[in-house]
Amino acid sequence: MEKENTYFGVKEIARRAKVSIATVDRVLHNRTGVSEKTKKKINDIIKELDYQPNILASRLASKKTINIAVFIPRVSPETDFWDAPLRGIRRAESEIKKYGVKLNTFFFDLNDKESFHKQAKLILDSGVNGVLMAPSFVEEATQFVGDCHKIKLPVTFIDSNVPEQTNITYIGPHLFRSGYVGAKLMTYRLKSDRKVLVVNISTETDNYNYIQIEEGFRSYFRDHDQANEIIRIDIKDTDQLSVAKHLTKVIHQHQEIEAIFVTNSRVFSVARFLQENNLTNIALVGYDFLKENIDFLKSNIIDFLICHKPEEQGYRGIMSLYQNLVLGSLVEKVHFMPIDIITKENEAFYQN
Amino acid sequence: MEKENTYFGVKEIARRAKVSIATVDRVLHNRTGVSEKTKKKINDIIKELDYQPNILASRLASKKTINIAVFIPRVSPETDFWDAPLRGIRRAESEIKKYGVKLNTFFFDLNDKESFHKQAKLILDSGVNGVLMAPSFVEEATQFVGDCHKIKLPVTFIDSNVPEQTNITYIGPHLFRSGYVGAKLMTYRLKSDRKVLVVNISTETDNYNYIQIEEGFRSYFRDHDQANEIIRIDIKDTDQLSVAKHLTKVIHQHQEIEAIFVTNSRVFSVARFLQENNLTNIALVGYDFLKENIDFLKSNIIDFLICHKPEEQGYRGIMSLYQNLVLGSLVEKVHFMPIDIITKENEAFYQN
DNA sequence: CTGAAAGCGCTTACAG
DNA sequence: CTGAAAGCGCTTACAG
Repeated sequence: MEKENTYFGVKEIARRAKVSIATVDRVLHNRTGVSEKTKKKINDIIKELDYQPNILASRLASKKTINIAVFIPRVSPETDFWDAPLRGIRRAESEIKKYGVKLNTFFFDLNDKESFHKQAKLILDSGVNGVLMAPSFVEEATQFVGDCHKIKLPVTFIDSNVPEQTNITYIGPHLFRSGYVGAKLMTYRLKSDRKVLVVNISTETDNYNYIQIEEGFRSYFRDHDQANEIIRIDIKDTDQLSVAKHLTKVIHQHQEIEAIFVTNSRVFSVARFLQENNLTNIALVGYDFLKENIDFLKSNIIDFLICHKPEEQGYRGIMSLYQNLVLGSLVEKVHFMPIDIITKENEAFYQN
Repeated sequence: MEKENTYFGVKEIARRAKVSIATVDRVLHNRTGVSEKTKKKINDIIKELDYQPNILASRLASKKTINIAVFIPRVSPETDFWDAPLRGIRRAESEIKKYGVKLNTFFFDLNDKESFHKQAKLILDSGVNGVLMAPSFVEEATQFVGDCHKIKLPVTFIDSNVPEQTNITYIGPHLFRSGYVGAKLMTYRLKSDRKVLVVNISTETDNYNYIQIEEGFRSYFRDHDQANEIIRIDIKDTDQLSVAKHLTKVIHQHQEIEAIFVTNSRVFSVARFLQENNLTNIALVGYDFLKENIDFLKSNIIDFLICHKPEEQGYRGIMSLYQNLVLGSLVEKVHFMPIDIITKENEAFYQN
């Protein structure tokens, strides 16, 4: 039951180099104030012994805090989707703050790219040790990750991914598959000669999520030889009035629309429109476990909600950065979340 | 940059209870030799302060080793598939043995259920703190996991999963999807009026893997309205002679067989048969990055190999148990590995 | 039944 | 440029 003592620590290095462990520590951390000669001697011994620091001891002794930047959208009055990841983030924080981990939140406004830029700059100057972020603006996020990479700042994405990013960890849904599932759900209420409407409500309509989700959605129809025509509209102004206006128009143009798929959590505005206009015969599928969405699910306006455990994404995101930073342990490149299907029948038991 | 000292440790508990930290430690670990009175007093304070132990410090101070049982098939002369997970396991071991983690290997024989039983018993009596295993024998594994659960032994599965097991972690492929991918690859060389043969070479033909893989495989054909007839054979004796005999018979019966899918790494014996009988026009898809398989891939007998990074499965399996045991950190219930596609063209660059 | 002291492998002031 | 000493929050003999 005894620990084998085949491992050499700073003590042994110090003994061999005939210096104190403080000097060994200085060399280990590239601190100044060590003569080139002793530095070389110590480095040689470090190599010879293949010294591996004990990170547990290091963390315990260190007074330094590990700072993680949390870089996600601010909860807006329109949708409180981002509440859930934040809850998970806070839960992780409370579990690991005793190990000296501190979170700094940097919120940006989904309707304002400039706010993203500003916060990104703040993060780069803040001296944090890692970043948990939602790459809502693809181009901007890509550039930011590049900047982080230059100063060796590990980055973890949640909620959505960005194509061809190396050196990051992604925790979120397989977006394409998620859209595929959406289409599958859609077909439960779809007749073969009717049209399907894909609605994309977002300031950032070219967002990678939405493109991936829509491709998955369309792909299902192709794979299963569903001949339904798929129409799509982008709604850049996310307020209810704008949504109503766009929907009125498209439904007028295409009388045969029998089902609507909304690519994000704003499905409730479509639901509201359908309710107000008594268009309750149209099937509706969308995203996320928001209170408003659940209400429409209960009143049969929304047929299905898809959800990717946003709270757990936040929790895992922080934990994964913590493990990476503190324990130097394996970095998982991609962790796909489940694609959960929520209906009126099972919503009461859903775990975010 | 300073650590906030809002956390109470054993010292504070001892101060409040007016005892020494040794006594606090005794209570914390339910050790004997503490009067009921002081025990109660200390426990009350622990509750009041909502004391959370610092696991980093605990590990550092402890002389106790964490023992993990590695319960996987022995590498057989027939196939060295299990070499790869073992390599990953050893790599993980060398990374974490400095933190007092020790691995005990318990190999069983894939052709001998009794050997599984024997080793399972040994593990349960060995006092290990966690188990990494391959549930090759479904029923036996299920029972073993039940026994582990009783003594609160965490278990992680690699390579294949077992249905309806709670309280375990699974690290391996999405078997159904893997079969689906296999079918997709198959179709590249398949004409619509020909037959497909599914070959299952294993002592344990009712193994959950194979059933799932085959279901995924068949599912692809259904989803894509491929009308090809799918024939299947089980080969329980895994030697080359037996394989040749079975294949001769089935190919004689069904002249139109144009493609063969082997549900595990033993695809090389089918390849050997095809080569020896000059049946090289038959497409062949199977599993795993074994030297023999790669040779047949190079000589165009095997068209595709599917691989699920077995080495990484072993590595991750150990690391996940370590994190669970040492750090009490999040237990991930399922981690799906990638379904890698290996061809003659890319095999040289494959990372197991 | 209880406590004082040493120690795990590091880091951090502080002194020189 | 270098070292002695205290300390991180625990665990472990050992002594009484």
